Amino acid sequence: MKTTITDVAKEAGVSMKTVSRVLNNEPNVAKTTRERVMEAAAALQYTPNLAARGLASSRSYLIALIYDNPSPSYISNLQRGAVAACRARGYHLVLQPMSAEDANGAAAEPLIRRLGVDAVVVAPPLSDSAVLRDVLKRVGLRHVLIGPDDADDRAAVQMDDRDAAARMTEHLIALGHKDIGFIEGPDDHSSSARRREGFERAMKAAGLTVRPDRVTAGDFTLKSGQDAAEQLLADEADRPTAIFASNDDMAAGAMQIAGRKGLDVPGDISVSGFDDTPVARTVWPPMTTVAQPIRAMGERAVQRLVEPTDEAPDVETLDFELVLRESTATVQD
Amino acid sequence: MKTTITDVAKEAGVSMKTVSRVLNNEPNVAKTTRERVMEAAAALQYTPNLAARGLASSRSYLIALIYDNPSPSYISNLQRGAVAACRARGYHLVLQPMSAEDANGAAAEPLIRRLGVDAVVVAPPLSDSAVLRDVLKRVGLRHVLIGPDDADDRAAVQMDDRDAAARMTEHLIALGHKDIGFIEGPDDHSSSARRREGFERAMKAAGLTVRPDRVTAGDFTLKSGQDAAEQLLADEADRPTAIFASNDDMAAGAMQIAGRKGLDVPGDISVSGFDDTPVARTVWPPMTTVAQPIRAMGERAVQRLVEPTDEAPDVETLDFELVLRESTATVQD
DNA sequence: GTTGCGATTGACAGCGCTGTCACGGCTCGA
DNA sequence: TCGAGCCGTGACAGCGCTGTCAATCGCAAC
Repeated sequence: MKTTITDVAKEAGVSMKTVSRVLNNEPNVAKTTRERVMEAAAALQYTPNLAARGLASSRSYLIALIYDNPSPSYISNLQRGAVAACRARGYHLVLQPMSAEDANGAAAEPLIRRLGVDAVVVAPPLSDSAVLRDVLKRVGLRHVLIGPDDADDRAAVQMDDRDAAARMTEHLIALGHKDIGFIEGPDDHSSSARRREGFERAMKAAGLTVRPDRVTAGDFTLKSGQDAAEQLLADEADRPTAIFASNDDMAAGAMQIAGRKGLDVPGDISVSGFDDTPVARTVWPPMTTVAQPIRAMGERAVQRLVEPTDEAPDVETLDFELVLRESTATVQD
Repeated sequence: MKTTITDVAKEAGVSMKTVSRVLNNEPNVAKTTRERVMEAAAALQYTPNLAARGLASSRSYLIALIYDNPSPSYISNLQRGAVAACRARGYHLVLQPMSAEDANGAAAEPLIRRLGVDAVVVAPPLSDSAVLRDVLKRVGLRHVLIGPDDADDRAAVQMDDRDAAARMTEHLIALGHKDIGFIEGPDDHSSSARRREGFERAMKAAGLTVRPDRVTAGDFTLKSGQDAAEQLLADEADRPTAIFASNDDMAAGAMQIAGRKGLDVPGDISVSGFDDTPVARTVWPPMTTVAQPIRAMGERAVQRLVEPTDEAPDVETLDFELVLRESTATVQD
C-alpha cells in the first residue's frame, strides 16, 4: 500500500496541487501551508512516484554516466561524485558503459536515443569522441564532458593537466633536480600531450633543457612504465636524478625498475606519478603524485546538468592538488 | 517530437494494445502482425517511454546496485555484468553506494524506501549486513545477495571461496610445496574465514600439517601483505617455500618483500593470490591467482531479479577459475 | 470605498503506456 | 450442425503526478 500525493493532500487538508508545489519547492506557497504539508508527508512516509512524476513532467529524473573501459578507480571516483549529486536532487544515476568502437560508430546514435535519460555525463576518453559528441548534439541531449581535450562550445568540467604537470615539475626542480626523465601517456588520451607540455614548459621556465632521449613513451600501464624506466636508467653514467611519469601505474613500474637496479627511491632517484590512484599509497615508498579532483568533477557535472545556470562558464576548471609523499627528495651528491 | 505507441499503431494499422503486446513479447499475436508492428516501430525509430510504461505497469524498470566502499575493480566488474544484464532486458542499473554505518543503522530503511526501484543487488560486504537484509525483507523489495556468508533463505549468487582456496592449495602442493605460508583476510569479510578453511582443508587432505605461525593476519591491503611476508620470511633457515595470500594486493606485497630479501619468485619462493585483480597482471612475474566470476555474478543476479523462475535454487554457486601464471613453480632443492 | 495586483490555492486534463475485459472468428469434437 | 474453447484483437479506463488556467484572498494605492 503506497501513499500517494492524494493521501498527503487529504491529511494536510489541501489540494494535490499544493502538495506538489511543496514537494517541488515551488514558490508561492504560504509558509504555514508548506509546513503542514511537510508534516503530513513525513507522517505518512510519503515517497513520490518517479514514473508518474516523470510522465507528467516529461522528465525521467535519470542521468547517465557514459564511460569506456574504466580505469576502475577513476570511474569509481567519478561515479561517487555523480551519484552524490544525483541523490541530493532526487535523481538517479544510471550507467552506460560504451566501448570506443560503439562511441565512434553507427551504434552510438541508437544507443543514445534509447537511453531515455534527461542528461548525460561523458567521461574521458569518450569525452573526446567526435562522433559521440555529434550524436549528443543532434539528439539534443544535455551533456557535460569531463576533461575533454577541446570543449569546443560544450559544457565541460576539467582539470588543468598542463598546469598540474608544470607544478609537479617545479616541485622536482625545487628539490634540486636538473635532469628529469619524463614518461609520456598514450596518444589517444588527450591529457597525455597536455601533461608533457606542462613538463616542458616548467623545464624551460627554469632555464633547463629537455633532452629528447629523456622523454619516453608509455601507455599508462605498469609494464610500459617499466620499459620506459629501463630505457631512462640504462646508462649508469648518465641517468636522470628524477623520473616524472604521466600516471601512477607507470611511476610504480619505474620504481620497481629502479629498485631492481639497486637504486634507492628517493635517495638515488626521485619518482613522481599522476592521478593519486590507490597504487600511489600502496607502493613503497608512498608516491608523490597529483590528486585530480575527480569526485568533485563528477559532482559538479551533475550539478550543472540538473541546475542549469547561465552564469556558469562553459568550461569549468577545478583545482588539483600536489600530493607530496616520500618518493621524491632533494638531490644527493 | 517523440514518436509514441499511437504513431506506431497507426503506421502498422493495428491498435495501441497490439503494439504494446508486440513490444513486450506477449503471446497471442499473429506472426504477420508482429512483423508488421516491428517494421513500423523500426521505421519510426520508436523508443518506449519508460516513465509511462512504469506508471501503467507499476514497475520502475530500475534495479539498484547497493555497495560499500568498493574495491574499485570488484565493483566495476560486478557493475559491468549487472549493466549488461539490465540493458538486455530494458532495465537501467542505478547506483546506490551505502556506507556500512548507514547499512547497519537507522538510515537504512528510509534510504531503501526512497529508492523506488524494482529490485536490488547487494554487493559484499553489505550482503552480510543483518540490518540491511532485514530492511529489504520488511519493505518487501526483491533482492539478490552477492557472496553472502550465510544466505539464510535469501536469493544469492556466490562463489565457493572454500573450494577455490583448497584448489589453489592443491596446486601448490602438486608443485611439491609442503611448507606453505598463508596470509589471511580481515575478519569483517566473511570470505576471509572461508578461504582459510579451504587452505587448511587441502593441507590436511594431503597429510600436511599447518603450523600456526605459518598463518598470518592481513587486511587485504598491500601493506599488510608486506608485513605478513616479513614475518613469514623472517627466519632464513626456516621459511616456507610458498605463500598463499587471500587476495592479490597482499600477494603483491609479499612478492615485493621476497624481492627485497633477494628471493626470486618463483625460483626461491612461489606466491599466489586471490581475485585476479589488475595488479595480478601488472606485477612481475605475473601472478597465479583465482579468478572470481564477478561479472557473471552481477549478470546472473540481475537476470534472476528480472526473470524470476521458481526452479532456480535460492543460492547459486558459480564456477571460479584457477589462473596459473608465473609466480608459482615447482620447489627447487 | 474602490480598484488593482500579487500571492495563494484548487479544478481538471492528460502525459504514454498497460491491465482488463469483451468481442469476433476459427477449430474441433459430439 | 452446434456449442465449447481458444486465438487474435481492440476499446477503454486509469496509473500518480504536474502544467495550465482560473478563482479567491488580502492589502495597498487612489
